[in-house]
Amino acid sequence: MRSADTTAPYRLSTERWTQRPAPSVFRQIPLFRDVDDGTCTRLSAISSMLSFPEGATLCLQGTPADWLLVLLEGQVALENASSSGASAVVEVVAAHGHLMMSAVLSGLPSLMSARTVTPARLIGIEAVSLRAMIHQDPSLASALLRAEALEFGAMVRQVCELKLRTTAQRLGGYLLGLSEDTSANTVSLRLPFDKRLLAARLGCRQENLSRAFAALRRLGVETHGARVILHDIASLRGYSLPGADGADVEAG
Amino acid sequence: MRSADTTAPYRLSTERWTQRPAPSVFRQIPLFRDVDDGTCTRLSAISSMLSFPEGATLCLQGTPADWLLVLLEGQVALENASSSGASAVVEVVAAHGHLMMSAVLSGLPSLMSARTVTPARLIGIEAVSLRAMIHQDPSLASALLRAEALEFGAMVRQVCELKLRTTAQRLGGYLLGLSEDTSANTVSLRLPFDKRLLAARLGCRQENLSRAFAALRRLGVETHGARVILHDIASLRGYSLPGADGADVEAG
DNA sequence: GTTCTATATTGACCCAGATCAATTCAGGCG
DNA sequence: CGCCTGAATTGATCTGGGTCAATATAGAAC
Repeated sequence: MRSADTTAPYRLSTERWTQRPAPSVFRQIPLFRDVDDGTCTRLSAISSMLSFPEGATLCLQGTPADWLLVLLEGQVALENASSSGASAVVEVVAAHGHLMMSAVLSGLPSLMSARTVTPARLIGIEAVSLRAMIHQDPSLASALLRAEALEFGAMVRQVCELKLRTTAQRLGGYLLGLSEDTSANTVSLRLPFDKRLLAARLGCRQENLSRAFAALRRLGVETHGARVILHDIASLRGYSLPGADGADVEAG
Repeated sequence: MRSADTTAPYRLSTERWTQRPAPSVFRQIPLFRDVDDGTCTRLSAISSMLSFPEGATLCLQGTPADWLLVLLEGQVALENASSSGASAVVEVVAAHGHLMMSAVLSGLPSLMSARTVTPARLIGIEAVSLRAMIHQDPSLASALLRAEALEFGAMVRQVCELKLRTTAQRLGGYLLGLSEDTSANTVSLRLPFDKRLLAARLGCRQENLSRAFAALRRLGVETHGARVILHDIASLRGYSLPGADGADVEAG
């Protein structure tokens, strides 16, 4: 039951937001790792806990974002619809990630819709209050500046991949990113979501993703449904990240 | 004489930076439009005026950025080299734009090199001092947060274009962005740089850019070298931005 | 103006990726 | 266990874009 349209699009409404997250919860989130205790308390006061079913639309492209969302559980796809049918999946956010940051901080209408692809539990932080809070809380401002820089870097990396790497290479890079385990040369992992969604995220058709997986087979990539085993990370890395000079990791 | 390698890569060094920009200069820059007078003065104290010839490397990919650069005159290309020869041009910054913001704010090594494609005059703001200044200057923090959000939005838009539009469509969108004049249906403009650089920016080969221009000819796009005339903006928009729902403009 | 050179265009060809259609497969259910 | 349904794979074919090579053109120098 993975069809998005079984569930009517949810719109965030204040009434649903009753429970406030404990201040300590914020400290768990990478975004707020370095903020003060006082900041966490004040954040808590302008936040709410939310739960949504699969297929819920948390923010609609073209509308301003009223909340900065922090994902505690589940996955949310950020997609840009061209209104000519086709839509591009820009990112799939996993637990501990955040959504709608740039729209909240710029105050401009969001470029992307956010749609849950699994049931999701998240914290919503009121945009207006957050923007006001930034003005008197340097530690918060710094945290957000850093987070924005990282998000920007992720987009830059994606632009570069799209401009000069093939689908199979991008898939390889994505799988390597999923493993994160640099020590061993063999890693077993599970795709976090649909291959259809993965194809959209990588910027290709589902059929071509299949062919890309097939192409990676010769590089020690074994697939059984959503289960994937990378038998030769070294050569996969050589193929997917051509001449990535050591410092190919997280950067701004 | 447009070859980058006639000029040996410049490295920023403190000695070259003697003259400080007047505080009022900052107010001219969109980035700092809304900051306080005091902020401008303090910014001036940690900044320097610079000039560089064409082909100078202002920041090298993989190294931390020591300066936030604000471009006053000229153009700077931001490019990501795959070290396997190919390199992607992520953006070409024009006057009043800024460079290296995300690297400065994250403190991480830059993902892109910055190279002047014309002689350039710019303001350099010391990264370390700037980061310190943010902690006690909310108006500065807000300005930077907004600027980062806009940069992020530009990258998101580029990702979407690469994922679902053809080269000719992207070129059309780029030309429409250059004109900015929505009133008339005919606009004459001049390409701000090389077609080679434009091709790299759009993510295609030079040959294909030619073909894209040829394809746009039927849509009223006339070219004489760097001079371009858009005779039918309406239909060009219809072709390039398929179903872009009104709010296709600047967004976060 | 003429010449010269770097740049842009065009053509022929090939590969990556899209599309359409046909199976095959995985996993939930009876 | 076998059935059944949505998902994934595979194949055939077509288009967009890359590559290589041959012109043509624009601008600068003369």
